[in-house]
Amino acid sequence: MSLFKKDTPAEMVPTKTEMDVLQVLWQYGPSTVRFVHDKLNEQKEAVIYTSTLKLMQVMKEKGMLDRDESSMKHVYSAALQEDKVKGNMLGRFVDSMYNGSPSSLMMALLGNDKTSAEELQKIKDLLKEFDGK
Amino acid sequence: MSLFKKDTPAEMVPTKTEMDVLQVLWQYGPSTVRFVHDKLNEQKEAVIYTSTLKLMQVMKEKGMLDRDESSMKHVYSAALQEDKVKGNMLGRFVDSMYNGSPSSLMMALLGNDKTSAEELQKIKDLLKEFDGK
DNA sequence: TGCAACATACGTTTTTTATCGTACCTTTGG
DNA sequence: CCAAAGGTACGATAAAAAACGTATGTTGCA
Repeated sequence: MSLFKKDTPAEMVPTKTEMDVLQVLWQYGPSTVRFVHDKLNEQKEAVIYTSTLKLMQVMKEKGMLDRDESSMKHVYSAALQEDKVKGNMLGRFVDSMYNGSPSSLMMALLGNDKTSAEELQKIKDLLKEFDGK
Repeated sequence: MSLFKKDTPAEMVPTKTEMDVLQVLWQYGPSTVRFVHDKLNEQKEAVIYTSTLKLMQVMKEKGMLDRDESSMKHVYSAALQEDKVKGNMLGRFVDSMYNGSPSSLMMALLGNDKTSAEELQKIKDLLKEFDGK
């Protein structure tokens, strides 16, 4: 194992709360702890500020986040690519829940209440487009 | 909260290892600890028998499993419906990873290495069929 | 100037998940 | 009969994830 890198970032599997932090950073770009904290607490039951701070510090240690300390208000950014991480998570999800069969997942998706008619249409369009290639 | 039920089973969120146990029970039906344990250890790195036993006992406490104690070799079965649980998990996954948008997930799925041409065809067929309704 | 507001640092604690070891019960073959 | 094989019970521990509290540094403005 290298002395300089702790792990291959792409292979990292964020925990639930870590994922929440990453989502904010991916969506809004580099942000302060305060910003992320506030975003998170808009939804979910509130958590103390220092908890979010600590979480993000630990994530930095793990190499999940980068930190710009030039200003007092440290600015954190995601060190992992959104599509890489999500693709990875999706693969794991499909493997463990649908025997590695994406079409099974699809079927579940179509049967899921959460899938609105509108979403369904989008999916069809997507596939049609994909078909052309 | 009711005195008789700990929770609404459908809303339960199994952990990773709990999911593994459930998968075996769903696939093979009511089984002994020994059977589940062996199935699990065919894959994955081995774990001690009593660990699996304990896990399943805890799951029973949580209401995830039912147990038939009439014989000495207790027979466990899943107390949760496979499609309910997986649908629930899928919903959570879509929410937390794809902003609740199934079509986004679809797109990721199509771009995923794991999705073979064969799987792709299945998906298309599925959608075609679904279209008719 | 000096205090209130707001940052970070970091050890600590709590909670949940995962795993194990030991004690003890039941069945069965020799 | 009784020991070995294989079962359950259950407390304990380890490991991972989540959440806090206290100390302390910085800034700006009354």
